[in-house]
Amino acid sequence: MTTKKRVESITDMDVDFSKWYTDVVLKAQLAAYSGVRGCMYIHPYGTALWENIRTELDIRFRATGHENVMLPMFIPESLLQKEADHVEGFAPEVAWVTHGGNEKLTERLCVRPTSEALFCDYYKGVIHSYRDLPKLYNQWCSVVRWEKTTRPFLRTAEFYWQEGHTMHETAEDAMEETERMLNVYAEFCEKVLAIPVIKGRKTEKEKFAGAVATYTIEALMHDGKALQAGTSHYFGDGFARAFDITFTGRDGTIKTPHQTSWGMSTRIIGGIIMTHGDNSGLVLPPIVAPIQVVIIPIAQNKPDVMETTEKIRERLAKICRVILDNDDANSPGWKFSEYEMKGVPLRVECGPRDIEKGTCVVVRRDNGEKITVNMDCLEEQIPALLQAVHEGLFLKALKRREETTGSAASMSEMVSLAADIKGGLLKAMWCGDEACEIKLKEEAGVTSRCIPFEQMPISDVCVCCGKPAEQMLYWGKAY
RNA sequence: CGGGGCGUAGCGCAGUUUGGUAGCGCGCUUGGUUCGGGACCAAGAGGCCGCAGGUUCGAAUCCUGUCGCCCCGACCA
Repeated sequence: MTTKKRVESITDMDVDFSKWYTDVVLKAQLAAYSGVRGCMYIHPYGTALWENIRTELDIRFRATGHENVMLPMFIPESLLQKEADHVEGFAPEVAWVTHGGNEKLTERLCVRPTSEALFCDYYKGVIHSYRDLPKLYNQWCSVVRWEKTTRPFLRTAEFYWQEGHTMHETAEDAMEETERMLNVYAEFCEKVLAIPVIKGRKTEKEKFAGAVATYTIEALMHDGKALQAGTSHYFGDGFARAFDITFTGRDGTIKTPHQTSWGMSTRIIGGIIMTHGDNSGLVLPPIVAPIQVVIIPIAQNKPDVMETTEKIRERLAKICRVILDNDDANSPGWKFSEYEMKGVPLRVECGPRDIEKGTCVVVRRDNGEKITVNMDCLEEQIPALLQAVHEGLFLKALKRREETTGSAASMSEMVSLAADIKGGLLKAMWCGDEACEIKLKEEAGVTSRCIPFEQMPISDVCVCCGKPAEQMLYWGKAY
């Protein structure tokens, strides 16, 4: 008598969403905890996912005229302090380097939490004339923020990202850039990651430290919380003045350039997990999935099965990222679960029965559908099915967001709707007064997510104070 | 920063109340049989019980200190 082997399972997301999330990160082999609090070891699979995201974004950055640069990871304290709001916003979560070897530094160095100060210092030296503008630079790097509470990908002490920093001749140009990059992010999320997003502006309270205006794309997660998936900031000339950056204009007078910055981080991986994942694990959008198709041979002791699956692999390798798992240490059933956990969009099964009929079985990760495909049609069918998975994921996520978005006309309605943890986003009118924003946080536990570009007024008075209101905001609980 | 939980084999845990020299499951290695939803048999390797002190003939177990991790809050662009 033997005890049945216990399946290594993932906590059900309805039982404990946080545990589910952590299980997926660890068991899908994305990342592991390191010995340093809040810092991760990112496995090859997680790294490959980030690299694919990075490649897709980089293509879009270059297509809009941007160039990559690399700036130092250390910021002298005096440099960080040049812009008051900025330093005030970041000081509490900065890591400091105080020694070089055994010697104490004369000025301590901040490990970059973001690189506005460095870019400004850099731009000061390279911008002299209107002919030098615009400067459209981007940097891929990691930054450090000493967060008190950390979670893999969502909030880590060290995280990887890109930060675009641009300088423009006029405020209009800079505003245009801010919007352009927000649109790049939104298009990327929807077309590449299959994550529907809401574009809008942050309130004064929620905006970036030092910015004139912060724009955001907000996505809804499986547990009803919102995630800021990307941001784009308009700085005006505040930083440029603080750092004394000037150029000679077309009319020969000294002018100050206008600036933007925009970023997307490994946090988006958390967004992918919480948008598409299910109780069997990760579900990856096909365009960035490190493995798009896994081929699993059935009955590996049969030479014709091994030959056929290898031939399928060779054919598919020309059109997608494919692997053949012919490791005979694991059963087919084990492999099914394994690759479901890792979120591989398509699985191709091929065994003796298929070979007899000249077919194979393709299984979709997004909905579990099994499709019998003629062996000769793989080159047409696989790309079409990858596309179908992408669309399926996007529509499912969009439907869920629409079904869980509510609107509140009164404070009591706001409180009761917000109390439902699965409630998703809430639409409500706002007068523009920060006091109302604070009150909504205190009484309903929600923060303003964004002032959407697409306005749909639901009344003409503020949900909180009852005074006239023109703006409709999305409210919710946020990551 | 407040509340809670946990550090024993790679992972998950038992053993701690009542001190006696470490065990289970999974995984791993080797050989064989299997293979259409986490297969099975056999043999094997693997641990200064988080760290530092103390009590004791003897400490995973008792005492003191310390470090770290996880969860929930608060905080956070």
